[in-house]
Amino acid sequence: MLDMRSIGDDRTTRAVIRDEALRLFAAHGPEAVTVRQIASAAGVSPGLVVHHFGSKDGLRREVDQYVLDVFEAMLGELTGEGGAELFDPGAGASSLSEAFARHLPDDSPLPGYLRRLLLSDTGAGRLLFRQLYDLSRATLDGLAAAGLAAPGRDPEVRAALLLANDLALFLLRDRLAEVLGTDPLSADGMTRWAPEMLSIYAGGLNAAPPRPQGDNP
Amino acid sequence: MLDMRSIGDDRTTRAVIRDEALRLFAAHGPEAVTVRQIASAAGVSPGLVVHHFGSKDGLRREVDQYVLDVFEAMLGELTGEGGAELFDPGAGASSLSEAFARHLPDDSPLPGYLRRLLLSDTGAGRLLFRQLYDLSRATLDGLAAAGLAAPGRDPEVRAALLLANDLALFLLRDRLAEVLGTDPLSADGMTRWAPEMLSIYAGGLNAAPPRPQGDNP
DNA sequence: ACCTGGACTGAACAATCGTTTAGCATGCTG
DNA sequence: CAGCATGCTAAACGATTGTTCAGTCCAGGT
Repeated sequence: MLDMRSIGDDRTTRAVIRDEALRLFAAHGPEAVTVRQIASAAGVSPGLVVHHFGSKDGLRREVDQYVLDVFEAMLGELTGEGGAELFDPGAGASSLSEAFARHLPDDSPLPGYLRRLLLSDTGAGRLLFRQLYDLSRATLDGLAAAGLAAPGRDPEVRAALLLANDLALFLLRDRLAEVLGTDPLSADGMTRWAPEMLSIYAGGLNAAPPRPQGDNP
Repeated sequence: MLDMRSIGDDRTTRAVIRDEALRLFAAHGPEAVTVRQIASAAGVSPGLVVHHFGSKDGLRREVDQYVLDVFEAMLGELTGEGGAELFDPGAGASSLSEAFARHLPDDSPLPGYLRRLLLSDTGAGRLLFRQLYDLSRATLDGLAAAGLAAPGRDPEVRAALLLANDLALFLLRDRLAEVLGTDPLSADGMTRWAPEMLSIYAGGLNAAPPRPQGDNP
């Protein structure tokens, strides 16, 4: 059989379809994307999409699961590094969003897809948020045990609040980039964003700004 | 002509169609809602929808504008009250989201529509976010002038951050309600949420929790 | 009383949707 | 070599989409 795929691409045709669907779903939403668009983007016939995934909804469910798997793998890698990175507000990674964005190429459709998933009112979205919430609670516990943060009067709410603040950066990324002129999840954006966030978390809105390197006290 | 509308409803048929479209768009997204569904919900024929609004997209644009107008009116009312409510973190309204939710009935489709609008990558969404950002900057200026908050090292970013945190409550409302067991925008939810938020803004993550009424110091 | 114009319907339009089917080519297995 | 499963396409299916059209109804102006 002649290989339909261009040389240097070792993905199966099935994987190509899934990846193109992922990209299109992330960009326009699953409901706005047609089977024919996916097939065309993958360079195959519409019938083959259904042949491989049963139906458009079957494809959507498989893409959901795929994204969840990739995300879980990244999460495991992150917490597996000793977890120190997530526990220390002074470390390089100051937020889940940043750590996540930093582990992905700039043009990855995954952030967009995750954004949709988180707000989509589906089982996959609920599961994802629940996992993130559990991680947020564990992180807050870790910070509290290390004396780096108080658990607050209502730790459940505090963990949810920290998670929501973190995800806001993720969900509103495009809008924030518009008004700030910088993508807050890029390397440049983070050097602006992180200090402000850490300053508030360290001492609230009235705290004196942390001195830049070499500043006077 | 016999009045098509049920007694006690003084809206024009055109307004009924717009309202039903608003409700359905907010619930399922404009792309997932058909003209026939809107017409059926409004108790009219599909042709009449097009007759009044030119096209489905014309209807969507008009609903966008309508929501923007309603929102702007509420915003004007809010800042018109002297603005004190928004400037004082200790006052009743501790966030834009809360003030907004409190001015609407519980079953209002407006929050859902605004959520979609903010993330929709349309002109209306961009305009809305820009207005909110301007308000956030003005509020931060006011707080700084009153000595209630420092403008931070990068006031633009700080205002964006405060806005994003505020909107996160709005965007993730359903997800937060799931994990917390309480709608964070309800009256009950706010009594849990606001103190945590204010505590962080007042003194950071390490601050001692503000004493509840009658507590020992 | 006549006319005009707008609200409104029911039926139909072409286009596009997700999906099905028949069939071709290929590679593996007995 | 025959047989069969698999990857895949081209064409067509019925359903549904947004939209159009012809025509009915009724209020208001002259």
